[in-house]
Parts: sequence; structure tokens; C-alpha cells
Amino acid sequence: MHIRIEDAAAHVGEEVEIQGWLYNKRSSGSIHFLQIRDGSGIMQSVLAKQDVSQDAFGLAENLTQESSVIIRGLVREDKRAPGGVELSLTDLKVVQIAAPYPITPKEHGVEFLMDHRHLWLRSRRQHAVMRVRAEVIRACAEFLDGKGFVRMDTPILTPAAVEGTTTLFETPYFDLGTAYLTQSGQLYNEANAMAFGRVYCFGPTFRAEKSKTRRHLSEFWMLEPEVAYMTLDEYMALAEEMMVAVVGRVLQRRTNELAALERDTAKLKDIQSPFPRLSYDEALERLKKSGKPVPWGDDLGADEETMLSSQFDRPLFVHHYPAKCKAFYMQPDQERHDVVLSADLLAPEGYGEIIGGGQRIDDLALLEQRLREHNLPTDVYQWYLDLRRYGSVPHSGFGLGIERTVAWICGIEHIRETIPFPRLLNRLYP
RNA sequence: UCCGCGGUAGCUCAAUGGUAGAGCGUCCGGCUGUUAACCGGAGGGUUGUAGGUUCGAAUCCUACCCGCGGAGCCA
Repeated sequence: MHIRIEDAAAHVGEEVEIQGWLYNKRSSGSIHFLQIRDGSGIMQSVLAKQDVSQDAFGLAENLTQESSVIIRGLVREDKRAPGGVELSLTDLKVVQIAAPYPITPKEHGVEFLMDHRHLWLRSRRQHAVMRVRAEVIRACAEFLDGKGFVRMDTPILTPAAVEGTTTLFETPYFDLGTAYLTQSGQLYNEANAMAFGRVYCFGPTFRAEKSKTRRHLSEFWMLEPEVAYMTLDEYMALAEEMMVAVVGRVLQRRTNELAALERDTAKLKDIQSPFPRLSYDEALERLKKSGKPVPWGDDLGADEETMLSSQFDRPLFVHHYPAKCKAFYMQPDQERHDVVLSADLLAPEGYGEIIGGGQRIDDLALLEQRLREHNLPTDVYQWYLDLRRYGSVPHSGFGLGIERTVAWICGIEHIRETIPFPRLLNRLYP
């Protein structure tokens, strides 16, 4: 019977088959120890010269790292085996002898590993990160689905910029001129929210900025909920509840992976409501006291964000930013027109902004004015303006950067390990 | 775009201006409980490129190429 290694403990005493690859091997001459991985885990199988045919023993001797094999044997508990369970091998079928494998069981530099990303994904650490990533995505979807949200994905090819500021990737589009790769699903999300009330989209987004930091990817995945009639405060409450749920779910379901990553889970267990909330003005006050004054109206840089978030043990909302720091669609505060109803969520431990969002302008005239102020073409935004002509309501939404969230939860240094094939300023391969 | 660091064996790294080395991987040999196994042996090099200084350059100088880290901007 074919089993997955993750289920092996339930098959002690049984004869099973495992389809996988050779992760590593050790030998004492007449006894071989084959570490087999099958994607679900790694299991040691033992092969003693006296117990198997000479052919099988010889085959095992010649196996190279990552050779693909189908093995059969008896599942046994043994304290000497990594994982506590091992397989006494009775039959070995070689599917392919692998060519000399570039990623050896010793150290490698990050660039070398990135060049072999397609193979690096087979390693333990990458398995842990990818499983946490999958869990984060699943937890987000389960949370929103449980609240009656409808997933409605938005287009990747778009006719215009969402926020005129950032650089966009361009591509020719038949006879219609230039298309742009989306930098946010938000505008379409607003249309979907006006149709379905509570919606979210989840997909890749693209930023052509020449950013070279550990927090940046040219292509990253964003989860964007958008809700009709939702205010700024309600948005912060929703985002907070979601983050608590997501972190809790990862702690519960991905314990082994967090352990493999040597993540300090005490810090994750601290992620509970309520999250601290600072207005932009209060944030400036704190920065001034910490000896890092910022002139009013300037956006907060990486250093400032780290300094603020390091003062708390859980994610921090910074709200009511100056209007000029934010996108054209941000709703101004009724009492202070120079600030908008926006809020960013800064992750602890210096991982930076993981959520950006706020309340959107619902007044047609004001939105038209903003488009003009930002020198944006009004023709391509007519459909967007329609949302303010036909039953406009206050509404809010936000975008959660999946990779930054995963980097934070995993406690890893660089965002590039949180996506299977990262797209960076100087990397389009593999 | 700006600032900083780097480029030596397949990989990770050493090498006062004086014969380019080690560990791992590979190949050969040894070992019946290995835990990144271990032990012995072999093979492996246009020291990023082009000039220059010098009796002699991986090392010093100049230019260039490539890469990395950080900043700005953003999720």
C-alpha cells in the first residue's frame, strides 16, 4: 500500500510503499541509511546487506542525491531514527539516477540558491516556509468566507494606473494600445463591493519600482477585502480580527514548520486584540520623543516604521495620514481636510507595513477633483466614477501583502524566500 | 538613482607582494545503527575583464563588467 511519509506513524507494523526521492544517505558498508523525502516529509529507511538481494543493495550504494525511487518496507518505531519511525527496506525501485545534484548538504550562498530556486524548493526550510504560506492564505480565505465575503478576482491586465505614483509594467495589447499589469485590484473590488456588499480578491500584483530591499518583490500576492458601508474604524477592527485569526491558525496547524524555522512562537502568541492605534500626528510625537523628528506631511520611512513598531509587541495601526501621502481615492476626514481616513498596519519586529487601506471617497465631485489634481485621465475612470453616480455609499477596504506577512510569521530575513519563484529587480530566472 | 560591500575549484571559504589551499560534492577504497556520518586516496583553477606598477601580483594602482546589502518608494 502506498502511503505518504507524514502518515507513516499510523502504519507501524505494516508493509508500505513510498514514492519519493533520496534526500541524503549514509552508510557503514554493510548497512545503508537512506533518507527518503516524498514531499510530505522525510523518513529514514534502513537496508542491511544480509536482508536484501545483492542487486538491491548495490542499487542503494549507487544512488545519488535526489535520485527518484519507489521503496517498500516495514514501518518500525526506532528511537535511533530521525523522527522516531523508520522503514526496514525490502524492495527498492530506481525511477531515475539523478545527475550530480548542485545543492549539497553543506552551506551555500543565497545567490547560488536563488539561481537554483527550482531545486532549492526541495529543502526542509523551504518546505516549512511554503507550508506556512499556504496556511496563511487558507486562513485568510476561511476567515473571510466565514463572514459572508464573496471571492471575486480582479483583472491583472488593466487600462490604467490605480495610483498614478508607482511605476507600472507595460505590455502591448492588440489594437488597443498599452495594457498595464495591475498594482492593485482595489478599483474593481469597489465595483464588486457595490454589487455584492462584501468581497475580496486574491492574486498577483506588480510594481515596477526599482526597489532593492528585503521587503520588496516586483510580483507579489495581495489579499484585498472591500466592504460597502464599512467605515475606517470598522476596517481596522476587521483587519485586526483577521490577523489574530491568521496567526492563531498558523500557530495551531503549522507547529512543526515554525519549529523547523526556529521561530520564537512566544512572540506570535502575543498577537491578540486589541492592536495599538496611533494617529499619524501621535506617531510623529513619538518619533520626536525617540529622537527621530519627521516634518508633518512627510511619509514614514523604513527606519521610522521600525522605530514605532518596535515599541509594541503586536501589530500597530497608524491612521489619519496626510492626504498628500496617500492615493487619490482616499476619503478626507470631515473635520480635517488635510488628513485622510487611511490606516496602515505595521508588523512587529521591523517587518514593515503588511496592510494598507482606508475609506474611499464616495462623493462624485470630490473624486473628479482628485483625479484632476493627480493629473489622471478621466476617460478610463468613467466606470469607476459610475460607482459614485449609482447608489454611492461610504465603503472601505484594505490590501494584505501575503509575502510580508509570511516573512513576519516565519521570522525570516528576506521576503524572497516566501514565494516559490520571486521576481526581483535583478532576477527573472528561474 | 544614491551609499556601502564583494567577485579565488561545482559549492562555502582561506592564502605578509614570494610554489594558489581546505572542507563539502564527484570518483576509487574501507566500515552492520548512521544522524550535515566517519576514515584513506584521486581528480578538480585563464584568482570577474582589460591595462599598469614590480625581479615577482589573487594581493598594489586605473578603468570597466557583474553581483549583493541598504536607502528612496511601496504590500
